Amino acid sequence: MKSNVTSKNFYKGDPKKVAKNLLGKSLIRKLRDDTLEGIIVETEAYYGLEDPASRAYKGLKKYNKMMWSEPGRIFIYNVHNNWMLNIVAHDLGKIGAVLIRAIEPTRGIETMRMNRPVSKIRDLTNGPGKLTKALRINKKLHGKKVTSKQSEIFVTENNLNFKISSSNRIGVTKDLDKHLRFFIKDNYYLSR
DNA sequence: AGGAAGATCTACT
DNA sequence: GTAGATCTTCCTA
Repeated sequence: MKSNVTSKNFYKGDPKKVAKNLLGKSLIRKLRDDTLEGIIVETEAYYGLEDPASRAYKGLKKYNKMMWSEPGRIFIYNVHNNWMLNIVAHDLGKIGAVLIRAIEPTRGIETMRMNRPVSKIRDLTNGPGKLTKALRINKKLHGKKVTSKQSEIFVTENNLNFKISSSNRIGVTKDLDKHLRFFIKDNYYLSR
């Protein structure tokens, strides 16, 4: 199995394209004495000033300025007491990010369950706020790169076969008229 | 000080 | 499946 870490180049380009390409990749969270890992099964693309659902819609602010920064960095914000995990992705000079909405846990499941006690394994990481809690992700990771194995959090390649489906984004009050949510068809750990 | 937020949980039909 | 209450963080006034 391939396990090369994703390159910065991987995150350069249209957020929509990057969102699709992130499916099936592994998200790895290094803790002090534990490694948590899962396969990305659901993502959403967000743009800049032209996207009313985007954190960048209202222009440059302190909390959203990461969306203007270097592709491959982590962009984290809080909503309703949940941390949202995004990876900055855009063409040079543009604005954008990909939200990780769900993962399929593959390693460190016992620790995840301690971080986020649930009765059903399915509920462990099948939502953006759920997976951040299970992986102990919070604002401290804001701005970190996912393109280095030295990082506390990074993304690696995989050789997996699957079908991609798409839909409108979830929970967004003003969505754009296109499909910007992508997910692995029929995966058990989708958020819905 | 006030309010909004890309969600989650619970309690139902 | 859907509806309503509720959580905290961080912005904006």
